Amino acid sequence: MAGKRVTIRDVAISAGVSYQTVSRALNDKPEIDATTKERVLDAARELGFRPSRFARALVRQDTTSVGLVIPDLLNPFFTEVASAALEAARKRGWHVVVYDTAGDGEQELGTLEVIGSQVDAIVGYLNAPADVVARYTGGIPVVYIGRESAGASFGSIRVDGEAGIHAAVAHLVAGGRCRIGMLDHEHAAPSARSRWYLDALRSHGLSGWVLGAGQSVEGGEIGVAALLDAHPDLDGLLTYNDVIAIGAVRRARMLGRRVPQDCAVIGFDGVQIGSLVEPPLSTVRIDTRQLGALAVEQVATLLAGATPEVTTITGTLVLRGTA
Amino acid sequence: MAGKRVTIRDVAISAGVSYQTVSRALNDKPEIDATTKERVLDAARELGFRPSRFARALVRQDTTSVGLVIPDLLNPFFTEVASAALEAARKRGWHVVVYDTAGDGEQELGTLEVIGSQVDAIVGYLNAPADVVARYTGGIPVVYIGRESAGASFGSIRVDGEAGIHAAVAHLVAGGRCRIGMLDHEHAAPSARSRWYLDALRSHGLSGWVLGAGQSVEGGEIGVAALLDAHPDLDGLLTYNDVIAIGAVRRARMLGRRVPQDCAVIGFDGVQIGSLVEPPLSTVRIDTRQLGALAVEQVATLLAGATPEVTTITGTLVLRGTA
DNA sequence: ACCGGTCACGTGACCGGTCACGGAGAGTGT
DNA sequence: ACACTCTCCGTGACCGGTCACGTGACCGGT
Repeated sequence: MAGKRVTIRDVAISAGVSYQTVSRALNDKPEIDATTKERVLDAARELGFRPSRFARALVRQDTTSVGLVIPDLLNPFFTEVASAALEAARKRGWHVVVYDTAGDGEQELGTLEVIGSQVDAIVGYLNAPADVVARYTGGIPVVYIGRESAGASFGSIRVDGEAGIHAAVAHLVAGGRCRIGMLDHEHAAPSARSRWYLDALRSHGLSGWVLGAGQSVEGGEIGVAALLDAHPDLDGLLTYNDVIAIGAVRRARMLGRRVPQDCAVIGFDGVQIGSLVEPPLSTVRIDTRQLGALAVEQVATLLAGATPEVTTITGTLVLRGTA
Repeated sequence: MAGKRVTIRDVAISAGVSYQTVSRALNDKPEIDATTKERVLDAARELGFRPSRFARALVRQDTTSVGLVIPDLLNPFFTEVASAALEAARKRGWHVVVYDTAGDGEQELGTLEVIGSQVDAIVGYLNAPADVVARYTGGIPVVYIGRESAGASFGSIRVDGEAGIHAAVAHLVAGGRCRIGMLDHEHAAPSARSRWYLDALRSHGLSGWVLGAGQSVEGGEIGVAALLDAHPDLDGLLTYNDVIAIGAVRRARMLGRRVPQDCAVIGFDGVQIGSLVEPPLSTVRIDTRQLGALAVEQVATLLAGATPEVTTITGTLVLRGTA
C-alpha cells in the first residue's frame, strides 16, 4: 500500500496488453476491441489507477488555470468578484486557483512567486508596483483589478468611481451638509477614491478630512470614532468601501449620532449585505459580476497574444438609507 | 510571436550550452560557473522562457493541489469556510482550486468529473451520494463537509448541531413560545437540522412545521411569508442557516411582526454578518475557521494513506438580538 | 493460392523538464 | 612530466502519459 504510483504500464502488464492499448481504452479511442477494453478497464479499476494529470497535460497542452489573488476573501466585495470570476472561468473550462494574501504585501509577493510557476495567468487585486510584480510572476499574463496605473505590460480593469463620488458629494451638499469626512484605506499612498472625494469637495468650495482605516468593520468603527473625536460636528462621511462604512455606521450610532439625520454615510462597492444592514447602506455601486467577467475576458485576450488593454468599469451612486 | 512555446532547449542553444546546464542555472544548482549561469539567465529572460509547470511537476512529484467544491461562494458561511481552508492550505504550501456549483446537482457532478483529474484531493460540501461521488472522482481522497452519512471510504467533517438546536428550542420554550416553525433547505431529504428541531420540540411535548426554503436571503423571505400565512400566530422560528434567517427576519418585520417580541428567530452557522444586521441574529454558531482547518488536516491524513475518519464539530447557541 | 483492405494492437518518438552519471579541462602536489 | 583531485558541463535515462505510424491477423474476392 505504501508503494509507488500505479502507472499506465502497470495496468498494461496486468491486463496483458501494451500500454498504448491502455491509453486507448481510457480515452475511448475507437481502434480497440470491446472485450479488450473491458479487460483493461477492469484491471485499471482493480489497481486503482489514476492517470497523472501532469503527464496528460504535458502532452496535450489544453488545461489552463488562472490564479486569482485577492487581499481578503472575507471582504464581501472580493467574494463577489471571486464568485463572478469563478463563473466566467467555468464557462471557459478553466480552473481557478484562489489565493488570499490577507492584505499583507509580503504574502502577496510570496504568493506571486509560488503561483507564477503554477498557473497560466493571474488576475488580482495587487498592491505591489508593476515592475515588482513582473519580476515575481516571470512574464505570464497579469490582469490588475481596481488600480489606476496598471503599467503598459498588464491588462487592467479600472474602477472609475469619479462620477459616483462626485454625485455622492453633490447629494450630501444638496442636503445641506458641509462637514464631510472620508475614511480611506491605510496604504501609504492615498487612494484614487480619496482624490475624487477631495476634488468633489473642492468643486463645492469645501475642504474635508481623510483618515486611513483598516479594511474591515472594525477598521470602520475605529476610524469613525477617531474622526468624530476630531470633528464632532461631522455631518457626512464617505468611505473607501462598504465594509468600512458598515462599521462606521454602527459606531456612529453607538456614539449617539443618528444616521442619516446627524451624519450621512455613503460607502463604496455596493456589496449585497449593504442592503441588509440597518439602515440600508447608500453607496457607490460597482458591478462585481461584470468586473469578474471582464477580468476573465481580459485574461483570455492576453492568453491569445493580444496586447494588454485597460477596461473601465464605472460606479454609480445608489441611495438607500444612510444618505 | 504566434509561435511555439519556448523550451529549455531553445534557451540552451541560444546561450550556447546544453539544456541540462540551463536546468542547473534555473534551479540554483551549485555545479555551475557564475558567468555561465548569468549568460543562461539572460538568454532565458530574453526569450521570455517559462518552465512548464507540467513537465516540472511530472518529474518531481511534489505540488499538491486540492479542489474545494462549494455550492455558493456568495453564502457567507461557505466563504468563511473557504477562507479558512485557504489559509490552512497555504501553510502546507498547497494550492486550492475553488469550484462553485451554484447549488446545482448536475453542475456538481460535472465539476467532480473535471476536477477528479486535476487535483490530488477534494474537499467539499457535496450533495451527491457517496457511491456516485466515488465513481466521478475516480478514487482520489475526498473529505465531506457537513454531512451526516459520509460513507466509509471518505473523510468527513460532521457538523453536530443537535445540542445547539436543542438549546435553541429550549430557550424559545423557556421564553413562553410554543408555536415554533422551521425553514429547512429545499432538498428532497430533510436535513439533520430539521430532525434535531423536531426532536427538540417533541421533548417539550410540542410539534412544529418544517418548510423548505431556498438558501438565500430571498429564500428566507419567501419562506417566512408562506409560513406566516399558514400559521399567523407563529412565535418562534429556526432556520437551516443564517442567510435564510436574515431574509426571514426582514420579511417578518415587513409583515408587521416585531422580532423578537412577536416572533423570535434563531439561525444556524454563526456567520459574521449575522451580528451586523438589525437586530443582531441569534444563531447556532459553527466555528468555520476550525472547520476549514480540520478539512485540510483530514486531507493531509488521507493523502498520507491513513484510513478515513469522521471529525465532529459542534455548534453552540449564541443569543443576540433576535431571540 | 494470392492480393488488397480493415481491424486490433504494438513500437518509437515526443511533450518539457530533472537527475544520476561520466568525462574533459584546469589546477595541485611531487 | 605524472597522477590525482575538483570544477564545470554534456549525455542518457526517466517521469507518465499521448500520438503518428507500422505490423500482423483476418477477411472476402478472384
